Amino acid sequence: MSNVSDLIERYLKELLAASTRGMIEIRRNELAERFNCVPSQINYVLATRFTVEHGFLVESRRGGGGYVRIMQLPRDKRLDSISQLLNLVGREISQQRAQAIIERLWEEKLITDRESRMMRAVIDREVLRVGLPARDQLRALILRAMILSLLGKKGE
Amino acid sequence: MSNVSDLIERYLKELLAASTRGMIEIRRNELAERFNCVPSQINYVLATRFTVEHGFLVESRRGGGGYVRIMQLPRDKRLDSISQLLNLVGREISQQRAQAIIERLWEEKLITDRESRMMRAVIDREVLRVGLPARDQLRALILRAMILSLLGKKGE
DNA sequence: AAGGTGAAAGTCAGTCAAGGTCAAGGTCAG
DNA sequence: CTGACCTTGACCTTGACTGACTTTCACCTT
Repeated sequence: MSNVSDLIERYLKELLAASTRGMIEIRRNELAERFNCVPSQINYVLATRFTVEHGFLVESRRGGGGYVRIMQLPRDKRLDSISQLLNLVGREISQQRAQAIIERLWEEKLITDRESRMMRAVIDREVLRVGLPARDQLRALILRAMILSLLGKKGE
Repeated sequence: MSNVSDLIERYLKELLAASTRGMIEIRRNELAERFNCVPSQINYVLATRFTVEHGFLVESRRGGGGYVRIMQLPRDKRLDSISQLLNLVGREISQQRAQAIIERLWEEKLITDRESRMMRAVIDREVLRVGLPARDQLRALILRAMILSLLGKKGE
């Protein structure tokens, strides 16, 4: 765990944890300077680790006095949260996005460690051995079914 | 007993024995270099001697800063039971037989209620929407992956 | 106002550094 | 001689990181 992206991620999450309203504002160039990296690496970190699937919202503004604002989405009550996640799944979903959703379920304590491991195992492309347009659709069906099962309901 | 694969195997097992947590991390290329072999030979060794049946779990990551992590699974009777079930799954499996296996996992207290519900949800033919020879094979892959995931570690 | 200027942030395709796969061929005990 | 096991390398996928180029905006200047 020693690449720059991970360090930046950790730093931002610490800032967020320390902030009262779950919202921080940074300047991209400053951050880049602090970590001795190019500014666009900040974008990379934001794009890969602070997505909606992960439970974050990122806004920004260019031009003089620009900024990047990162908000942590409120982890609200179970059902809302679950149906929200269900929406994110859609009719097809990539492995990456599925992983992010599972991670979020875990972070919100909606699933256990073991359950998260099981879910991640199932949505793996090595397991879902079918061609590509079909695989993402299949993954969506499966993820959806697993999430629904958390509600104690039968498939869609 | 002096082919390269055996040497690599012995070396890795020594490392594992020396490690405190029964877990080591290596870099594939480095290892290959140390033994003057092509990197893919490492994969061969891992695939043939560090399987779940042998009591190991291997994880890895690609890309810059990648690694291969080898974990030794604690050897208890749960594992025997699990790998036995794993055998029952085979290369393809019907929904009925899959359900029976899940039930057995539950009866043996190897999975929780929720986990069992999740597993049953996923192996449902309504979820696995593909034609019939393929569906049973897919179900086998999925069930297998889920059962295997039960062996994982807490840490991450 | 209109328009220029410079300071932000955004984009995206590309490079590099891993590890993964597979099929073809080699070796060796029986 | 043969089947099981070993070894190899060409090709693939993934993930981190980079930089040239683009877009946007506050603030001047005329």
